[in-house]
Amino acid sequence: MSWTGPGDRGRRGYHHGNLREALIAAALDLIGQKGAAGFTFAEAARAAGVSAAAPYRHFRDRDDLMAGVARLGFEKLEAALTHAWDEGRPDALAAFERVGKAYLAFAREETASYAAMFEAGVPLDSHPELLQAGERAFAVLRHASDVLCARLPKANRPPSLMMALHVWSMSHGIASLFARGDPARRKLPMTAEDLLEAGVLVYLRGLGIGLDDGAGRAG
Amino acid sequence: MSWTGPGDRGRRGYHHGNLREALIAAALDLIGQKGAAGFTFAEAARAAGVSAAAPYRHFRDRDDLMAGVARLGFEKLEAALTHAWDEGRPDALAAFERVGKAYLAFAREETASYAAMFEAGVPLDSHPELLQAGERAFAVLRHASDVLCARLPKANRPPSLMMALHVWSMSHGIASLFARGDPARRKLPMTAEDLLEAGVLVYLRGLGIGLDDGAGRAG
DNA sequence: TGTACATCAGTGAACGCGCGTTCACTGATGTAC
DNA sequence: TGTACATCAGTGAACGCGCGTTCACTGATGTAC
Repeated sequence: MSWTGPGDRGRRGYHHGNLREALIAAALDLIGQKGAAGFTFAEAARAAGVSAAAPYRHFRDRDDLMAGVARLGFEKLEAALTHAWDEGRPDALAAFERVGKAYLAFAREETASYAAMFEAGVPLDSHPELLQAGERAFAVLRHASDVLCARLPKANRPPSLMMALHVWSMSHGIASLFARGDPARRKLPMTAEDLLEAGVLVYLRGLGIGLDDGAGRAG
Repeated sequence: MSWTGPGDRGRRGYHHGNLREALIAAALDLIGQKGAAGFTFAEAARAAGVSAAAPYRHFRDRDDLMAGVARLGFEKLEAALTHAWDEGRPDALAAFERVGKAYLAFAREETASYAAMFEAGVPLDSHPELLQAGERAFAVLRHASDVLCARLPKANRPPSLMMALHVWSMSHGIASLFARGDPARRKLPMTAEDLLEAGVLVYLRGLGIGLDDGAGRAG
């Protein structure tokens, strides 16, 4: 990895080359070590091997850098969920469960990104591009819900937006409370993944989407 | 309210009287204004009308004060949930839904407490009394789940701990994503309360607990 | 009831530190001709 | 191909500021006798 250092073509001396990316990577690293509260603009600059004034060429202030970190996080999350969904293969239900697990895996492995995205308190109204990145990630889940719902008879088909919101909420709740890497989390008598899988299955059964009704396995 | 000022018997000059509580209240106030990251030990002291050295008589450091704030928050949450449950009156299902709404109301109204409890990153292993306070609050939900489960026939009775964890996770997820007062939250096409109520009803139906099976309304 | 004393909970001055931010500057890069 | 120049992305010194923390201290309180 050369993110925090010079680019592939080597440090070019005076000009860093890709300082913006390096600062984001440095911030991510610091957040991972000390939490979202415990990183400073100056420290990120130092970690990127650059003077304290340099970041101002790329970010308005600390919040702006945090927003950059969060945005990248949403993009990574979107990619992870898309990959997990895998166009609904081999069947919609299995793929749906995989999406949930990918969410937990992201929270566990990309702790720093996750903190920047959900706990750093970046105001969404002053960073609209961040909101949009979040919505693109949500859209993956939304689409998966659509596919699952579409297989139910029209009469008792639930609104797929609601379903997506419920599943996102449960996933996010479990991730926040139990699946984080840091010591502020609670212990569970089971894995977070099992808890989520069971919860989603119960929820889907409540909607009328079960293992045996042909809706899931028909794909 | 005289929390941030002198006690009921008036400021006694040299001795504050209840500085510990005043510092917690001041911290709560500052967190409410600037978020969990944006308050300092010194500022809390100033807000409590006391020198910067005084807090050290009551708290080891900033984290210790934050833990005090969070602990008080869990105690308030426990009280709110207990009040909402109201011993399962008039029936368990209605009371259960009320508990969920009380959780959201708490997140919305006690934004500062909520942030200290869940987003400040206080390490639970160095503050066991905080963990315990959290567990006492959870126990209310746990008990409510017990009561609901007990009304199902033994054969298909779900584990009430699992049920409580699922409902807590969904409540917390919705609260974190949508029901907070600050501008970092997303907009919803419905109220957070409606979203949670619908989600819990679907979930309970998935467990076999419905409006019409006599389990809820039998109380 | 009065006095002496231990303890407690504050003061306020002092310190070093690192942060955020500005500023004139300068080295590197790209391009027009 | 060479030169002049505009632009870009850095430097590094400087500044004021507020924070965390320590220290000897002192005013208030409670209590033993």
